[in-house]
Amino acid sequence: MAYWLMKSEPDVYSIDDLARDGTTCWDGVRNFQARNHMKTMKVGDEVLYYHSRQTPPAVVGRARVVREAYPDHTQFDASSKYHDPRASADAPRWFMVDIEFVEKFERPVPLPELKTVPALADMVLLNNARLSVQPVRPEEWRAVLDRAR
DNA sequence: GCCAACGTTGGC
DNA sequence: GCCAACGTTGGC
Repeated sequence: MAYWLMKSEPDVYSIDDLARDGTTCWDGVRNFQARNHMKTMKVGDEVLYYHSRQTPPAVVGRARVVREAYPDHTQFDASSKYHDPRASADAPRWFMVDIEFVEKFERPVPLPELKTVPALADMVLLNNARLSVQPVRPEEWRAVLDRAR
């Protein structure tokens, strides 16, 4: 089983939205690296849910992969801001997974705190600020969870 | 709201 | 295939 971190802007889709919905499809990813990470996800993989663009940004909960990569429908929708004219049903360019809500942390772990943890020094989040879907090492996952409780 | 960092596009 | 220009992300 693998571990991941997925970012969302809370005013677009927050952990509370996910808790309410139960499951959601992770549409709108338009970055090749992030897409490729989603293509390698397996059912049961663990996800850290991160809120970006809030003060401070923080890991706020957990989710789990419940459906593996399939074409992101918004790429075919001309009225969507995620529409991609280069994509076709035969040759989709963008994929998404479904995730389900697992837990909202009583104690979110803010970014400034993550930066102080030696075990997290190599975490992708702290070294490639732009990537919205990223792998997490098992020991990093453990270290984050330890601080959320 | 600013702006640095970085990914993508497209001209050559 | 290089790289400048451009657009977007996301911390502050």
